[in-house]
Amino acid sequence: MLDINLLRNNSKEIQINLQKRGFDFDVNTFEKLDLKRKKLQVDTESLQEKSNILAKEVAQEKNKSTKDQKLKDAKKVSTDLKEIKIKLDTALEDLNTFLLGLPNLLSEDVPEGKSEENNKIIYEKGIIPDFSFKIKDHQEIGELSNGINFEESVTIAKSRFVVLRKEMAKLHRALSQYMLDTHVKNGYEEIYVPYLVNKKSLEGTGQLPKFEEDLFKVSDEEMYLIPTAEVPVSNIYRNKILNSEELPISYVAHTPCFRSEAGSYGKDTKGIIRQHQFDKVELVKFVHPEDSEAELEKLTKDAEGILNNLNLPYRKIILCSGDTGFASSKTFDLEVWFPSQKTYREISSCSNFRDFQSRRMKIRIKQSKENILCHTINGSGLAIGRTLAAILENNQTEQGSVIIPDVLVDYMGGTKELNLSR
RNA sequence: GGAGAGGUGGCUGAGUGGUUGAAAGCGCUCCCCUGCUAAGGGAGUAUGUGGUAAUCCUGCAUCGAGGGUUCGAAUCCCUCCCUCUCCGCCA
Repeated sequence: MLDINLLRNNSKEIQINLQKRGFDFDVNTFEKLDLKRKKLQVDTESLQEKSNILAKEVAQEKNKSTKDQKLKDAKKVSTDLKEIKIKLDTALEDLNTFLLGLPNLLSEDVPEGKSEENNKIIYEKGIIPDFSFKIKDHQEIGELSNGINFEESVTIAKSRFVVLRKEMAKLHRALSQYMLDTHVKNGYEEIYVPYLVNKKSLEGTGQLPKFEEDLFKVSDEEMYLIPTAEVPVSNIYRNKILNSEELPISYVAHTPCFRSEAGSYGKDTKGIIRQHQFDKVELVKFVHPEDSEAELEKLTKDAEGILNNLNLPYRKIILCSGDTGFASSKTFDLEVWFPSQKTYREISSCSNFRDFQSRRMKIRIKQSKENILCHTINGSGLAIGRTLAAILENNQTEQGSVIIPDVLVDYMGGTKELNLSR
């Protein structure tokens, strides 16, 4: 959510900023809604004041006939108040709905562009493997030893789910353990959170009310499966006031993520790149506004560290205005090389939300004069399934084996190479 | 799931219809005093949102959440959520 005072006083600049996303901020509608709200609010409150005064006078009045008169007046005011309150509630709700639909303002340094084609590469790292044999994609490699199985998952659930077996299940586990351990060493606190969340939490981080179709809802309960750990972890401090000495607060959580992937029919149908359920290790920070830019760089570096240590070739990009997510002011994506696709694919998305989420969640920092909103930052460190797939593809050998990255060998019980021929 | 008891400010805790946004204590901040320390005295100390561009000033709201009764609700009624105790069930 954006600062309403900014909307009132700098509507033109906001319109220009949001235009870069391709979002049309309708100043006229906003001003109408706000004006309506203002009139009703002022009227309601002055009527309420009148009612409060009368109520006190009724209590103190000794004279019977004046008391009766005041009681009569008070009753009238009370009835009027009820009516106008209903109108005010509607006006407030309309305004709020409008505000919740506005995306975050973009940082100055976000490059302009319409779609992902205009994202800017910051740098590429690692060596793209040069295979002298016909390579397999990760699904084919996984199926060599029935380590990745899609038939069973369809039986159990439906498409876009997967069953991992034996060494693949173990590698999957090893990755999450390794990532968690590494981030904890880098100063993040490990945290375990609910995988089902309420509406308010999703509204807090920005998934609701706009993107309900991307979520899995648990019927009967007003609960949703989390699309990312960002939701439960960020909402830990909803409605809380933090002390500035305890900042920055850094958390790392490993959770499954559930996404309906509405509108992505036909995309990435092969392999485990796009699933309804996938695991992710997520980094979340609560920081002082002054530090958020630097903290985003740090968090991105921490995510990159995993790719470096796994020796996976990747690149860092900054998303252009049209591709930056609804709640984000600036996003770096880390993309890992997929030899079978001869392209880089997103494996981490690191964003600075500035005060957009904390305004929705009401997360403040205690200050001597006036409390201020904190800034939130998060990013994947990393998506487990895609990391697994990238290792399989980049580390495959002609013999049909996969070399385990050094840092994972201990986590794999000493195994240095997966021999997958049956 | 059944029976009972509760949810009040940073914390403890009073308050069962009318200057109670809320006593008291603790904590915290500032000041005074005491040559250090300990103790003592005084003042202050919630959040949100309006009227304002803003200090000041001031209105309104908030005693788990949402409704209702009433001129007036922390206090009465209803629904929901949560916590605790006992029983049942379960990993």
